Amino acid sequence: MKIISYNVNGIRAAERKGLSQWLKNEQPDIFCLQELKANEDQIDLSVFQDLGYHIYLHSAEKKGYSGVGIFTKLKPNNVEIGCGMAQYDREGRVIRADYNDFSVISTYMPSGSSGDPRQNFKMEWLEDFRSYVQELKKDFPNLLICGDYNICHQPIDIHDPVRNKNSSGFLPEEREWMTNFLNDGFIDTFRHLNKEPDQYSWWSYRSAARERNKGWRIDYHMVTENLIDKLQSADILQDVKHSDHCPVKIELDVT
DNA sequence: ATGGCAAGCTAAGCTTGA
Repeated sequence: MKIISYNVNGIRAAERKGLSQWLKNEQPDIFCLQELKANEDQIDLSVFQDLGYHIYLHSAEKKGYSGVGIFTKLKPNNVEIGCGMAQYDREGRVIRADYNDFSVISTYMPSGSSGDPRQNFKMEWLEDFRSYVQELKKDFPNLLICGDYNICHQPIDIHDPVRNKNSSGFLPEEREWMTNFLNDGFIDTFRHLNKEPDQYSWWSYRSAARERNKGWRIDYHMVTENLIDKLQSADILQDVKHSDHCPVKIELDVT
């Protein structure tokens, strides 16, 4: 099963740059999206349905903001919209699809870059999300949680760890959260298979950052430890450019 | 320490993003 996660930074803008044409060539079984920046009625879903996908979305209340989705060729046994916590669900940040062998969550974790209120919100989210996942694991022990975590875990995951030591996304408390999250029983699939530096999934639009590969690795496929034997590959598709992020892909031997 | 670029709202400038 080929699974791709992609923060598209506005699905309509991404489509203007050829998103569905790329998807047609790439043919993932499951396509997890973040930052749709659109309600369902603003998106031309037919171009994706014509590629054979069942489409499930969780949009934010605020127009043009946030929103996540799962496009899936195999119809899930069940789909859960949101995480059941209203302060997060009104921002459209979590959607889950359950299959026979496993479940997939597409998530867009909050940014803290706009200042203290949102950084505090992000830290509350992180703790609440971790508790939520620990409970969820009791009923759904085989989990893939993919998406935009808005955190670089280690110095190898960011082009300038010294200059960014006080930047939201690379704060010590955020990095520690991710260590704790992994210690709860998850594996960072890309880093598990690839120890190379300079492997990023997001670049600023400013200062030609992408051309110079001055990026951050903030998009992840995290799987529960019991799925690691099923992991066949994990890749960052750095040449795909419909967004300031690029897609991240894994292959899992599950159904 | 600051600014730089883009998407989308809404109708010229604002908010958010990391």
